[in-house]
Amino acid sequence: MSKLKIPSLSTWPTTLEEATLIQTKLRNQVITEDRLGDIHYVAGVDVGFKDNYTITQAAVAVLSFPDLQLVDSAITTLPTCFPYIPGFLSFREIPGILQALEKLTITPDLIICDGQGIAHPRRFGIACHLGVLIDVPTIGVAKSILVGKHTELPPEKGQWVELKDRGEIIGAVVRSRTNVKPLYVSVGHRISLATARDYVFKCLTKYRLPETTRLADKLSRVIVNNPLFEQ
DNA sequence: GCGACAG
DNA sequence: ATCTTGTCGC
Repeated sequence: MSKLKIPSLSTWPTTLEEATLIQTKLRNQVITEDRLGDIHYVAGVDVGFKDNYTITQAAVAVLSFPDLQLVDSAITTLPTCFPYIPGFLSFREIPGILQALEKLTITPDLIICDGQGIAHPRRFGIACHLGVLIDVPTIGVAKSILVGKHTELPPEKGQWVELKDRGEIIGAVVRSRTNVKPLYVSVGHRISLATARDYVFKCLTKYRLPETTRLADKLSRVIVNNPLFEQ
């Protein structure tokens, strides 16, 4: 087993009121400065759904860094416990992600999440929530915007511009491939925006998405039985 | 009140 | 997120 300390979710919100309280309380624990050590393993996490969204399948892919080779992975299945509501994605996806992380053998030094970090209406997207819960550096990499605006982004791979909201720089709009829709990178926990951007670029190969999320996404779609004795 | 709205 | 085949372009 890995050295990750996975908290028990005996209590999980049911209403938006409870969820909002949790977000506004935990947002103060987010660290937006670099508090990471050497990065040897980077993980990607993602979730998919089955049976008309009633079943959540979460997956984690751990890659060696910087060579980006798959060295560990985990898939888990569980009942979906929260609806998708913009601004509250973490309450739908984190239970499964934690369950998948528990099954890892290798401890990731950095986790890249599918969704926003600080680039959130209350500055507490899924990457922040996961990072604070397990106290691991996290980065949010989303495929579309939740909040914020930005100037035009040049079409060449490597270009980026700031994502701003209410006078704050909340993330970076990144061109991960020439002539392809950009990625929205934001701080999750224990990392600065510049460093987060840096790691996202280092995790890119020839596709729009970082290898971490590509592999996690692939695993979240794998068809598996759900033998209870394995979870 | 009218849109916008991660996955 | 998910439903879905071939097809256009680098």
